[in-house]
Parts: sequence; structure tokens; C-alpha cells
Amino acid sequence: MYSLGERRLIAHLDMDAFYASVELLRYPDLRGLPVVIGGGRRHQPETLPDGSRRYFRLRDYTGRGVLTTSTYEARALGVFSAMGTMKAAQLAPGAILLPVDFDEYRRYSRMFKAAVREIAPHIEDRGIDEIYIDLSDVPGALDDGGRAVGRWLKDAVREATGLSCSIGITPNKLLSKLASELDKPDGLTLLGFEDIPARIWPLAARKVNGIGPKASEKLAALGLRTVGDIAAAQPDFLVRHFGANYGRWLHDTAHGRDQREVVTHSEPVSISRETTFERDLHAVRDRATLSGIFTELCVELAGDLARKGYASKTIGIKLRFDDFKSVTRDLTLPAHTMDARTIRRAAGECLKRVDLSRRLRLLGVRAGALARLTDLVAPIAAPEPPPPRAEEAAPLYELPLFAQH
DNA sequence: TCTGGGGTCCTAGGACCC
DNA sequence: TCTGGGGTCCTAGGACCC
Repeated sequence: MYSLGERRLIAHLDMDAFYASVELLRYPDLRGLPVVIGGGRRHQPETLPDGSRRYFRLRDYTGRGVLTTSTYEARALGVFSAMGTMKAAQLAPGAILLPVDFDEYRRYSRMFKAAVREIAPHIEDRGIDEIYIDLSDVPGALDDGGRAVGRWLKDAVREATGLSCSIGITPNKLLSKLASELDKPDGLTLLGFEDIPARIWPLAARKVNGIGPKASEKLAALGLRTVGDIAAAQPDFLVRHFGANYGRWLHDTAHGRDQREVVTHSEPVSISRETTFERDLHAVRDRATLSGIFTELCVELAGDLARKGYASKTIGIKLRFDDFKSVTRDLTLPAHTMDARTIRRAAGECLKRVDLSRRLRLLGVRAGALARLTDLVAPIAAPEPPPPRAEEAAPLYELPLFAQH
């Protein structure tokens, strides 16, 4: 794509309050009001006989969910994503609560990405509502630092979806990710290396992708609160406190250095299903309930594998106890599988290795060491038998263990 | 009023092989 | 004869991200 030393132009595009904004397209009467998305259970708006709608209020919620998004009006009340819904209800009891509708968000996600791809095809997916775009090869982009392309992208996204986004355009992914946040919502921020001291160094360390709650707390304890503080620290000081890899990365990052490429394709590493119970369950007293949920998770996981065309060689479980501590166990099988019963059996073996005296709040099942079905089935037999006709083939769900080779 | 669900990557110890 | 070193796989936990 580019050779070292050549100029790169990378965009980070982030949809503004994505889930909430999609919901406002459906419920335009909520525009301007504090609205939050999340919860979990049924709190679908109710349409009254006169055509008006009755919405669920945050104060009416009971349960263990968290918020996934909030509108800017709700954020002004101190209510943010990842906050427990019950806690949010304390802060903004009158805010409107809408249930999540991932299918709809995925539909809009495909729409905005398709619109971007028309202009700049070199895209890295970073989840449902953000992407990196390599603009280096977009004709004319380098002439004005990407400003014209940036405006064009924003217009295209709005035209395709009716939604606004914020874009940062800089020489690398690290700076673009930070830049896209500087003028949210509906922002377009261009930065060069020369802007780092004025625009990047004043930012809290926590703003950097890769500096989470633990690292920022540790940095603060060392007196380093902003990106500029980290930039001013001696590299060996950082290495001493954070290890060779992370220490060096912190130093490079604080100086705006990042050589990562925009990755247009990647294969999944694992696929999983997990659920948090409405109340904590005990392995003995709630055995039947737990067992049913456990099997259901395995069946769903097998379905996900089949639908996506993968088989797994390592099956794992995850438990979260009532004290919020979690443990994982996994088991590598002799061959890849996508069979629900095989997954259930392996997960059951894993479960035997866990002390179950505490009550559980979460149970999960994970399929790792994935292989594409097409890479697995083909080499099974030599000489190659004629492939079975699709309608004669057993449902994938019923296939036993796959032999590799 | 405790904190969802789906992921990735890194570290580290032990097993096992050469 | 009491002790090397590298490579890879497996497992567990944890930080972090959307």
C-alpha cells in the first residue's frame, strides 16, 4: 500500500451516538430529548389508538443491564454508555429508555460502510459504528490534507443513512482516532505531526486507544495524567514501570508515532455466547435451570459456527461469580467440531474443573482455534470423493467430529 | 443501584520435543 | 550422569476495545 517514508493519510470515521441516532430516525418525536439505549428486557414503545406513542422511562426499569448509548441530551445529565441502567435511572429518571435492536444497527452499519467504500475502498472495520480508511491512494487527497475527501465522505454517509459522523484525518491511525473525537458530533478534524504539542499533549492519557482504566490509574499514580506528561517521561522510566513492550509503546504513542497499517481483512479468532442471569444461580439449588441455559448456549454457539462456516478445536467456558470474579477453563479437542453435543460435552468437562460453591451471575461458552469449514473438509479424503449434493448432505448441525487431513 | 455481550491481544508457566 | 536451550502447544488470567 505504501512504502516507508512515503506520506500516508489515514481517516478514522466514527458515527455520532450511533444506536441512539438510528432510533431517532424511527422515533423522530424523541429528537431533542434525553434518550438512552440498553436495558435488555422488553420495554418496547407502545403505540396508542390515537397514533401517539408511549415510551418507557428509565425510572421504570429494573434489572441488570447497562446502557449501550445515550443521546447528547442524556449525556448532559451525566448518563453514559456502559453505565448500569439502574444507576442511570438515579441520574436521569425521566430519560426515555429504548431496547437495543442490533439487526437494525447492523443494517445502517452496512449502509454507511458501503457509502464510504464508493469513495475510498481501503477500509478497516472496527466494529459496528467505526472504521479506519486509508486515503493515501485517493486521488487529490494529499493535496489539501484530505479536507475535501473528508467533507465528501461525511456528505455521502449522511445521504446514505440520514446520520452524522465525525472524522479525523492524520498521518496514522493513532492520531486519527484521537482527532475524530476532538470536534464531536459532526466534526472533521485534520491534524499533522506539528499539531501534536497543541492538540494531543493536553489530552488525558485515558483518551488513547490502549490506555484503559488500569494503565491510566497507574500512570496517574506516577504523576502522568496527560499524553504530554507521558511524552515528557524518560523511556526507561516507562519501561521500568510498565515492562519493555508496553513501556516503549507508551513512549512512541505519546509522540504520535504509529506505523500500523489499515487492515482490510481478518479472520475471527473465537466465537462465543454468554449470558448474565436475572438473579444469581447456585450450581446445586438451580441445577436444572443452569443446565438448560448451558445447553442452550452450546446450541446457539454451534448455530453461530455453522452459519459463519467455522469449526473449533478448543472449547472453553467462562463463569462469573456473585462477587464478579470470573474464571475460564478450556479444552482442546482431538479434532475440529461444530456439533452442539460435542461442544456441550467438552464444556461439561471444563465445568468439572471449577469450584462451584459460590453463586453464579454469568455463564458463557467459547469456541476458539477456529478453522474455516472449507479449509477443513476439502483435505479429508484422498482421492477426493464426489461432493454430496447439497440436499443429500446431512445438516451441518448433525455432523460428528471433523477429522483434520 | 453494582457493573452486558461480543471480541482481540498479551503474558506466563508447564509439557513436550529435538 | 544431575543437567542446555530453543520452539511450539496448551491453559488461565487479565487488560482493553466497541
